[in-house]
Amino acid sequence: MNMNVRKGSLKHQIAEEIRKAIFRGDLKPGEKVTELKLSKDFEVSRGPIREAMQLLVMEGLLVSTTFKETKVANITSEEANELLVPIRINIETFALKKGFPLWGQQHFEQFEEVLEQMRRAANFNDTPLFSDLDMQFHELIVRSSNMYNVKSLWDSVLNRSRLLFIYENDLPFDLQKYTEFHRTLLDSFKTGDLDFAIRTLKDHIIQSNSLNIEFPIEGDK
Amino acid sequence: MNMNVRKGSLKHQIAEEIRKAIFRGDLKPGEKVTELKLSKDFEVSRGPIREAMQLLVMEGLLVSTTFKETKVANITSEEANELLVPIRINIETFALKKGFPLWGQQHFEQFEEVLEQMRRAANFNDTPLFSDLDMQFHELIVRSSNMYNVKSLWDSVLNRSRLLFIYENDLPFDLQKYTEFHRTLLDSFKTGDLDFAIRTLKDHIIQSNSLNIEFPIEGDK
DNA sequence: GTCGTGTAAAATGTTCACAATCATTTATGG
DNA sequence: CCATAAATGATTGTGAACATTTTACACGAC
Repeated sequence: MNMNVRKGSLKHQIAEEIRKAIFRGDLKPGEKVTELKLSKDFEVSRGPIREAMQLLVMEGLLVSTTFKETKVANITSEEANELLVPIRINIETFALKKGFPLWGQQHFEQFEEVLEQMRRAANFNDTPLFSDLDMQFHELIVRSSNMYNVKSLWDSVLNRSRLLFIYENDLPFDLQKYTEFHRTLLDSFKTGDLDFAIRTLKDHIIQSNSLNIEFPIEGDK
Repeated sequence: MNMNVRKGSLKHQIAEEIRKAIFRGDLKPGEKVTELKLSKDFEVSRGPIREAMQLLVMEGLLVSTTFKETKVANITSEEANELLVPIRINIETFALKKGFPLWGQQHFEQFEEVLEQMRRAANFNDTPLFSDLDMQFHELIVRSSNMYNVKSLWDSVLNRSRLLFIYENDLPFDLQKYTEFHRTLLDSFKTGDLDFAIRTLKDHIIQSNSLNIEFPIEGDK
């Protein structure tokens, strides 16, 4: 187990590593995952591995069948666009409503910091990193609500959504454009107008999620 | 471990028992739950208990602090009404859209069966049982979509919602009225008009969830 | 050649033993 | 008597062995 930082328990560290492996594409949707292999890879016993895997099952990143097997999950663009995106909008606008009035100088600096890193990642065309930063940006909104259920549900929804973006790492994402989207969003926050911020956030999420659909998707009507 | 039926692995059976204990009010929100006590109660080792508890943590029914303690979760009516209800509507209407066209005679019979049991539970004024049947009714909608993510997310959202109803078991719930709500909903399904069914479902969820709010809630504007 | 059966191997489920951590109590010094 | 530190107990985290279930494959019957 060669993890530089020690944050939280083993199962959380391992769960995070597996998440990364999935989003990097090292583990592909449908691929079988066994406890033994992971426990050898990470050099820890099966206990924490099992619990980490169970976390990911609940998050929707793995699918398991009792006594049979556990595989990396898959998601259809139908589920992502018609189910997950609307839920994401619910959660994030709710969080925005609750957190917005409390934001101060410090909070806006955190947004700017993430945005700056996005700009750098965009220049290096580092899509995986950019994807993480995108998530961090929205996490700042979600966490500001200070409500456990909000964060917990959001994690689950967002991780599932991200499954859709795995294979497309080599597609020509326009990261500059994505960065601009976040710039616009942050500017709307800075006006101090909550209703305007909410409308912009909705548009932003819809825009961001339809960016990678420039061609007709199978099964769409 | 005195469980009559053997369905699934121990952790799932135990998780279900703990869920019931919470919704029955045997375990109250804020109450501390330890692995050792549960493992003695259920007469199994701590392994499956840990995993069952982790399931419930992800569902939002328990809250755990690393190396410290695990307690039964709590929820505010604010979160329930402004966050969970809208998400529930998203999920169930999506499921309805996907499943509705496939429903046949058999599916409607299942609805009728649950409805009949609700009538009986209402006559006996058995609120906990009624609550279970309410869930079963909506689960029929959710499952008919045949999508894993839908069921998984819905479970999580619904369990959290139900936390709000625990203390109020002794309040005068009008179970007859609830039964009628479901009758009306089922009738709307039987018209075969999807849009009408969706509208009725939305109203039904809103109605059902505001029934127990007959007085102004703190913090509401 | 195909089907079924039985056995071995692999994977998961369960248990128990031990380590690490936190909260509380108990000494100990001022 | 109070404050601080060491010791204790309770609880959770981790590792390793055992039990159960599934899967794969070889073997033999038809």
